[in-house]
Amino acid sequence: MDPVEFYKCLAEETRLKSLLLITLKGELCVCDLMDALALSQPKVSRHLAELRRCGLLVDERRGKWVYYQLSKRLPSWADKVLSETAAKNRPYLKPHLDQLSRSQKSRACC
Amino acid sequence: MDPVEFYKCLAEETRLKSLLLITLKGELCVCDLMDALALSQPKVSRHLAELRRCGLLVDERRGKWVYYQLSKRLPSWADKVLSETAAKNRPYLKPHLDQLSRSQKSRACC
DNA sequence: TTCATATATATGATATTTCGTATATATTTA
DNA sequence: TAAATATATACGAAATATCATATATATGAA
Repeated sequence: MDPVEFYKCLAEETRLKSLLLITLKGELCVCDLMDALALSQPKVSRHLAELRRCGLLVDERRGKWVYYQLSKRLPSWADKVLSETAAKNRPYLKPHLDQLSRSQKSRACC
Repeated sequence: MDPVEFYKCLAEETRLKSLLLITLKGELCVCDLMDALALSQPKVSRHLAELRRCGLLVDERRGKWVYYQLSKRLPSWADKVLSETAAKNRPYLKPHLDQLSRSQKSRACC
């Protein structure tokens, strides 16, 4: 994993927040992230696709939904960067985690 | 320190390598980085100025030279990200560290 | 099948970043 | 003070990233 390529992936709000929420939650589907971040479907999908292409995320279709997780092949330093950033920036993520809980609860699916 | 702004600073090769070399060495002047990275003076200077504006680096003039260090006001998570990345990517930095030693030795100044 | 839902991608417009070059500023030395 | 060295900045051009919108694909249900 080239360090510059890795950090380019984190250098955009939608991608960074998606990565951090997935780091904390283990896995999330596209609609989870649309709700949590209040963004359009193509926007979320486009950025997740880029993270997949770069090798940070892997996707897995289950029924109609596609779930994203951190790739198991991430180097340990990259993993640490993500966990440390997520752990130490809770206020930055809190509104999205709150919204995520709300919308996961009120949805039948996912 | 906004996480996205922080990662934008790391998302470019000149800036990332400069930050990592400074993390390992404590401080470096502009001409150190020009030599270590084999880049033009305005290019190095421009990127260092951006890192200063964003609060990642502080500068200190000593005679004709300007030395850059990591800011003491960096949040601890950001510090950890830089040290972990520098420590675990030695092959990425090695040619530049080698060149740095060579040019620091052969230079009278700095 | 046909419809509805979830997700992915293509496209062109816009915004942002990066760069080389020229030039300005600051410091030391002669 | 003038010249030399180290660094900073201004500026327009070129490259890159991001976006909204439209459309395509995949799945399950009716």
